[in-house]
Amino acid sequence: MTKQLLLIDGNSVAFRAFFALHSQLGKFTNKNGLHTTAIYGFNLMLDHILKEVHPDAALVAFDAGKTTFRTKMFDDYKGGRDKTPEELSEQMPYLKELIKAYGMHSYELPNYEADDIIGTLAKQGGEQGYLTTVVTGDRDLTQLASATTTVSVTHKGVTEVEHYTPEHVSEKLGITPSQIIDMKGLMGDTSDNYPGVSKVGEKTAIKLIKQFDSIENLYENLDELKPSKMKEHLIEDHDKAVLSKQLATINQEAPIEVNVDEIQYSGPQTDELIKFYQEMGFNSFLSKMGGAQTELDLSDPEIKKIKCDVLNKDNLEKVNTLKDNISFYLEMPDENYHTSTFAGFAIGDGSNWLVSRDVDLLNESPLKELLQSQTVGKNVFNAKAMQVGLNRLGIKLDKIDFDLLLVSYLLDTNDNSNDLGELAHQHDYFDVATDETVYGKGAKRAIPDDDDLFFDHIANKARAIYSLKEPLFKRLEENEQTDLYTDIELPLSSVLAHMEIEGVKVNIDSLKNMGSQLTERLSELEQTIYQEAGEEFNINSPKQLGKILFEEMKLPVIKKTKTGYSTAVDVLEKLRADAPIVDNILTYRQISKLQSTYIEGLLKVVHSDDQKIHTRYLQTLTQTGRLSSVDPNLQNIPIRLEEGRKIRHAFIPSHDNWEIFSSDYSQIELRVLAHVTGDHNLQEAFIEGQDIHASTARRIFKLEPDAEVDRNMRRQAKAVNFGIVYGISDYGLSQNIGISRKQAKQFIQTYFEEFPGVKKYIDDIVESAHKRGYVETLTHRRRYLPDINSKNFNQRSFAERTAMNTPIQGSAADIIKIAMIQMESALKKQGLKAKMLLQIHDELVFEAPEEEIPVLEKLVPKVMDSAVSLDVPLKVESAHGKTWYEAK
DNA sequence: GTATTCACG
DNA sequence: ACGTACGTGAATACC
Repeated sequence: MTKQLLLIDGNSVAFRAFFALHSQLGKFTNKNGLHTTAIYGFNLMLDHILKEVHPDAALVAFDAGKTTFRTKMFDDYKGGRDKTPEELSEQMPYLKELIKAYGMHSYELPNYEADDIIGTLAKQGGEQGYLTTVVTGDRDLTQLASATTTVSVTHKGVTEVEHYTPEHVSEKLGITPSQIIDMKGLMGDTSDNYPGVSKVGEKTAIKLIKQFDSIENLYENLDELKPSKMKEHLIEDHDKAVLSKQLATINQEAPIEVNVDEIQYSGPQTDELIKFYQEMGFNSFLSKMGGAQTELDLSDPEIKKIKCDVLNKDNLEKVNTLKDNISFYLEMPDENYHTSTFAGFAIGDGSNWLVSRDVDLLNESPLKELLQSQTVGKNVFNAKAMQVGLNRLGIKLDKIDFDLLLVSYLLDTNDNSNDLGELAHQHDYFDVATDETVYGKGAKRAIPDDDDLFFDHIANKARAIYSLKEPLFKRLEENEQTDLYTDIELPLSSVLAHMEIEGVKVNIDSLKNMGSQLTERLSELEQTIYQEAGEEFNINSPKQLGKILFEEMKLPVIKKTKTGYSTAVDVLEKLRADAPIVDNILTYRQISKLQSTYIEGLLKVVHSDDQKIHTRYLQTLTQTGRLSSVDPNLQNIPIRLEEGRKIRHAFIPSHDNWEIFSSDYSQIELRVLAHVTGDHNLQEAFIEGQDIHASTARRIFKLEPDAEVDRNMRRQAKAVNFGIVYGISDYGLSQNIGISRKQAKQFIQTYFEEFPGVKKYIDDIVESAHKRGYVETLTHRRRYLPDINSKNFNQRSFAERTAMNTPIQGSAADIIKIAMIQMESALKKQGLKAKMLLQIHDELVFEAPEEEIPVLEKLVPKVMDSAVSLDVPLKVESAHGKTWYEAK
């Protein structure tokens, strides 16, 4: 066997690991508050690489300090770099401990960089018959690739590596490893801050090196190049090119004081490693070590056996032995808990677990009393589902303490699975399986007949809820999110449960009437379109439609999708003038959307027993804290176009002589923006009660404070206001209002001059997101942004826009949630019959007896206004009528 | 299951 | 030069 040498670029890998896990920075700390992202990531990388390479010798090289022989050659080498974040540098001493526990040597050498140590050792190794693997995050080290050296460059995170052999280098770049320094010499390096030849980037550099082999040869044969700007730059920057090549060249003759014989590797020192993991709080690595002894066991770790008793009518007194702090789980196999069957339940207190398939037992004493008790705390998974499910059995679940689903969502909106098992695993709790492994998936999914299997699974679920309560509550506290959970999300789950259970009444006949009218119009339009096209085709198929429009009728192609021509509205709008068929297609689309989604879709979900629609609000889905609505979605019922708006005629009160009453926040997101930015001018506009879009128009068009604003200016200003909330880009704004990018850029610049507070806020929030990896709303709702430090421009830009938008959209969501909770208790306190039915992001819809309408007109706006106190007033507008349509 | 389109805030 | 507006859900076609 050939001997193996492993050389790791310590700084570079630690840096990569740090930024790869940057979005998790808040979550990766040990008990002393030390950040552990880089250490954790480095450990992942080590484990990964040691699976591939079994080294006989290993060393991790570090940079010794800022000054090296390169800074002597060029003062500004690596100048202008941001200081290493404190959160990373504090990890370095511990990283070296980890390396030591792994049984590896660390080494650094004054005046030299880690690269040079690695280069020198790789060369030595090669001479002594070693095969060398270099691990780094820096692609420049690929110059070391050779017959005996492979350079593994970490890719996305730290465990994905790309192996550079000489063949791979030439495949990727078209040049040999030794020519990389020539390439770097010509193109320079912005991160190391050396210049190269101006206007020469990677592409040009490679072209030149392919032609001339090296910088030296290039300059000897410059005559071969035709006169060009590039040639002038080459002549002009000759010295820079030569210097940059020197800087890029790794020194393989560094005066290191170690040699390969002294860095022999014989595996990790288990005891020290365990101690280290304990200190760092790396439980997952610890548990892996336990498994490492029995290496052959690749199956799922055995779930710790649970002992549970099966309940029946005759042994219900067992429930009396349960103590406070109860975990309860009701299994509803269908997603829709309004209609799902009940498969069984589990209940327990941490030591005793009781299970049954017979949910009627829940209505028996003492189980029912326990569930309805206002003093015995219950822990669940999905409080809202439990409340709705139990309500169907005639039980009012009370005193919920802990909701595993809700708390997990608040801790990290990114991993919001609806499966208890999956979620538990994410929290490093493994004594419960996922539903998929026990119930199967797709058509095969079913509750098992085998009692042992089923009872164990649901008892495990109840136990998982119990076990995760303390650690997750602790993390809420660390994130300052306890109030958000206790005062907002948990009470809200009950409010939402009540709204869902109440449901909204639908006039089925009215829907059906509209449906038949639409059917008629559709068939007329269909005939016209077929005539205009000269053939029959499926108008709903973008593929077939594209063929007709762009191939047969030869209309100009405006936009393409991945799979063919785009036929989206904005494209068709532009083709309107070219052919009458386009207009008809647009109308057809609009009508058929109404027909299929709203008429047929809604009719499908009306409950036959009460002629009502019971939507489900998803409380743990969105990344911003908003709700979403499914089965059906009642948050996107048409309103903008009159034809669609008519659908709202079908939403009616559930009693005679009642009305629909609706209140919405006016401009809530812009008001939140004014509050969080503290921008004086924006705040002033709201405090003075101005038309905000007109006011913005006066500022960005530099009009007098009392000047008239024409419709077009107001429209453009409105788009700018929206743009600011969305995390503006000149391109997005230009597309939205059909102006050039340059004009859009000018608008944005003027906006920022006029609203400097907004500008500062945006800069600050983006910077803070880069640093902390997450952003927060008014109530400390948190959203992690894993891509905020991505190298990919698109991903990073998207994350930056999200960083601006989420605190705004999310705080608005916080506010209406608070209002909803206060609203429900206000209705109750005042003894009103009015019911809150729907929430549409900034709007609340109620039904109420006619005589209560005057009360609501005062009460609802009052509660909504005063939900929070901001530096600008909130404004609420109300309307009411016989149907939702008339409540406008 | 993925892509496209379109309804809402 | 890159190539984007923020957050959702449902219907349909097509693989």
